[in-house]
Amino acid sequence: MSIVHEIKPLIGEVLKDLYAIDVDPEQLTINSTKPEFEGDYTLVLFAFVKQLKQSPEQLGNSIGEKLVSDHPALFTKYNVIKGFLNLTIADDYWISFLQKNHAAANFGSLGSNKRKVMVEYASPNTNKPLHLGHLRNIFLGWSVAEIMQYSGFEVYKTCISNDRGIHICKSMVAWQQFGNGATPESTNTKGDHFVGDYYVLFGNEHKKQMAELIESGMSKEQAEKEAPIMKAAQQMLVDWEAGKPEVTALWKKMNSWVYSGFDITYDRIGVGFDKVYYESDTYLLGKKAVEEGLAKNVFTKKEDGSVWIDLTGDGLDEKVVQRKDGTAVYITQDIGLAEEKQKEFGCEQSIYVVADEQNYHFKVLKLICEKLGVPGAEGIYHLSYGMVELPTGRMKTREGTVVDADDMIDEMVNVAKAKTEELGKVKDFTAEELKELYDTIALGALKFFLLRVDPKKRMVFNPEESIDFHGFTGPFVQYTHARIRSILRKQPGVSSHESLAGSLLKLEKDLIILLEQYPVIIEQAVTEHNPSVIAIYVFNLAKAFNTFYTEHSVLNAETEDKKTLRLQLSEMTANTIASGMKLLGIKVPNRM
RNA sequence: GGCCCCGUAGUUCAAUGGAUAGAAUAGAAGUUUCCUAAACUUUAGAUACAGGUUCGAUUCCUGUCGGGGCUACCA
Repeated sequence: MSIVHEIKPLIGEVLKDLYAIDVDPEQLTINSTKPEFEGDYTLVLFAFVKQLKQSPEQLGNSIGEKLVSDHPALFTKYNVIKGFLNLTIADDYWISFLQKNHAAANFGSLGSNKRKVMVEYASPNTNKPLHLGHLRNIFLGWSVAEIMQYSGFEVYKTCISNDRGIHICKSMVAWQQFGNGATPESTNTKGDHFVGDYYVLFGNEHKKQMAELIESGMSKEQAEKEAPIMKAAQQMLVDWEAGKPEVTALWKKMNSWVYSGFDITYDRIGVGFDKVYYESDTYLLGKKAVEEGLAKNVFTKKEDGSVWIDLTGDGLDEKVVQRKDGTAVYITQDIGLAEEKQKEFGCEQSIYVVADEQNYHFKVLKLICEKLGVPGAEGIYHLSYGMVELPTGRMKTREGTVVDADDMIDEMVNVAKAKTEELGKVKDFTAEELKELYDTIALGALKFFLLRVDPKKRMVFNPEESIDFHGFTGPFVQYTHARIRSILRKQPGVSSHESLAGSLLKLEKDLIILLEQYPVIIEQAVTEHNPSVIAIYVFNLAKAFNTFYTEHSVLNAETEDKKTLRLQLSEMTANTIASGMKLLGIKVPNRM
């Protein structure tokens, strides 16, 4: 149990003994003591001042006094400044904490809680390669899944592949018309990029044809629809839905190219899924939901045959759930898929990692599922994240400002390579070891960069500045880890040591206090579905270690006891950094 | 038009209603006979604006200004 959780009930008891009031211990405010004051943790007293009609100073002194006398093994000192009671925790407490946990394999993890959750992320369209926005999505989804798993949840990672629809037909038509039978192999192009090129080609050709039609007097809206290449795409969609063999074959072929490309990228960034759903399999699932909804009078049918739900009573709009031609709209597919997932996995929570532009969509989806009585509807959770923008604004395919995922990774690897060679610290590495190291550093930088910001907030990606490996970055944390491992390699067998006593220096204690907070940080990350708190934490931990390391020698410590203590401190710091980084999906090297 | 989100150092990000608003980076000045200087130390620099609630507001409420998103029988 964390020290803060331990302290709270003790304060509750003291309040009861002294003032005969019952306070919910969880309502107490306990913060880390600011560095400029003496103490480790601080109780904020203002909350009781009014109720107890005492000055904060009186209150603080009475509570502090009693805490120290009742629990001398835990509290050694207190002081009261304004409305704050600063408590100093006994060094022995910290030392025994360190001894107990310095070599713990899974510090901060919890045993199974028998609760099942599903995390859906990535969910790309199969008509173009992945870009930076997908990376934020994927890293977030992966990390949230890892964090929940570490906290005892049974987690299923899923992905819905948006593999059908008009956008897919566009690249198919373009390939048919301009491809001349080219393949990824014949052009030596990664499959997803290959198909993406035809999607772009479609757009260019479409624009050209539109211009011609507008030239001949057609309105823009009409030209958009009437352009021959667009009509071809529409026709292809109809043919696809009718199951026309040559269209199906082309679709399968081009999608398989895309998947082989995606697989390379997924593999490279070290992610995967337990289950992939395909829209081509699920897009008809909504039909049943529509029938159900009509039967339950949740939906209503209009004269033209379209089906609607009226959400104005919930402050939202009227929404179409089925077109007049009987085809399902996007949201209806999602209802069907939600039912399908529930049937297959029965998770109590279903997390959708989807950008915040779909906030409204998910609000509606959840509401409709609840109204329909879809099992697990309450467990639908939209993990809404902000878009990644460039300094110039939003990334736009049309303007060619989209940052491609593969290019981005390549560039990071190049920087990692150049920097590593420049520093020349791993000259004895084999080519294979070097390659792995460059990937580890490059992906560490990229993942950390995208995960260190609160998911809810949109973030700006500056290509020049973001490649930095200094400061609040993945490589900084990785480097700290490598340095610690270097120390530990020189002094193996830290673990078995008799009990230590003595007092802690400030920088030693600062580190232990931080280490002790790791489980609380994970807990916060779980409840908030927010990996950034872990990124911030491991950064602070690494920084604290570097400060300590500069000031005090581990291997040449003043005494043997100090050496042991610092080795344990080093070991636990390295372990905790490695653990936290793993929860972010980031590897840490032993040397760099 | 309606609904939702966001305005914090030059820049990118922090801050369960709590102490003198923290980091990183860019700027200035330093640190290496000693465990990896991808490090460390010092320094300067910010809550868009105006009200309100509160013992206390970056945080909650109202308004103004600025930015973004949603509001399709698209996905």
